[in-house]
Amino acid sequence: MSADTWLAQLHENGYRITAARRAVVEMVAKSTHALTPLEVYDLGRKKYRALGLVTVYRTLEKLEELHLIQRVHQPMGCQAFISMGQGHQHLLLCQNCGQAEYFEGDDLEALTKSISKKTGYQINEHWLQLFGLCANCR
Amino acid sequence: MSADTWLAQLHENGYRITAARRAVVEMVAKSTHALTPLEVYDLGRKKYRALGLVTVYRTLEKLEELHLIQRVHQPMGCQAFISMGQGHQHLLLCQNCGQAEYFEGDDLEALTKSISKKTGYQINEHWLQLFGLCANCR
DNA sequence: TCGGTAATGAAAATCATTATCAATAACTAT
DNA sequence: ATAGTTATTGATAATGATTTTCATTACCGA
Repeated sequence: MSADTWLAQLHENGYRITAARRAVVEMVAKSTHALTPLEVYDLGRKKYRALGLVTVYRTLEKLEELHLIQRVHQPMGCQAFISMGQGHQHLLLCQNCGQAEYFEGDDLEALTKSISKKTGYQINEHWLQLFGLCANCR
Repeated sequence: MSADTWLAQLHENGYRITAARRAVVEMVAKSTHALTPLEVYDLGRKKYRALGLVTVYRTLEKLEELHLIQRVHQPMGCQAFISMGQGHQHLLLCQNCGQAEYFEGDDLEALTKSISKKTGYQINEHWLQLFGLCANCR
């Protein structure tokens, strides 16, 4: 997913393309790490000096709305965002460098069926996230 | 896990047993929902009028330290805590009423092996959480 | 090019959490 | 049981992150 695709998505949904949004989108789209609003702000200002932190918050909000990014939950905090994966994918995070990667292929069908029977719950969704050390850090 | 067990754990670890801690521990230990600090505060004040919010934060911190409670991550926020499950267990949450339940029996061995081979990551930990509707709410 | 209006950034407001501190009360040693 | 040490308390203030407000700017369709 390139920054241009995201900008096109914003435009299609009636949002205007501005220098501020370009800066935010570009930085988040190309990052392999989850970024906090403040990190996006710092990075974004390298592209567009006048960028305001408030605009970062507002732009991230819109990107999340359009499912272009997602919030990443980690032991140390849940304020960071990362580019959304394609289809049904889950995150694999490096505990050392923060590098993030998507994976797919989890089959929890059997598990959810069994849990559903045991508990009486109708299971609608699951969150799965792996933590470890990336090839470089291990 | 009863409130008394938790108080005993606190005592064993050199912490004093106070009326404030009794109130917090009792409320969190018996709750079937994840509770935010503010919710614990409101509930706790029914037991112990003079309870302060700051003490709630401090007590929750200690309970987390001793692995008696854990932070619960949800789409709407990650400030809530719930009694810890026994051994390797995961949470199942009702999207309607917030009821929480533990389950076990997830076997991700095959998945993590395959992901590890594919990505080069050394996988150390996983987070799994199910969302749905409990028997009452479905 | 122009004009309506969405978007902006600065500043202020809000909300959750943490630090400070003097007063209190739990526990240990007597 | 008592006294003394010191962890704990609650009120208040400080902090930090996020949201709201608002006058100004600039995007983009006509």
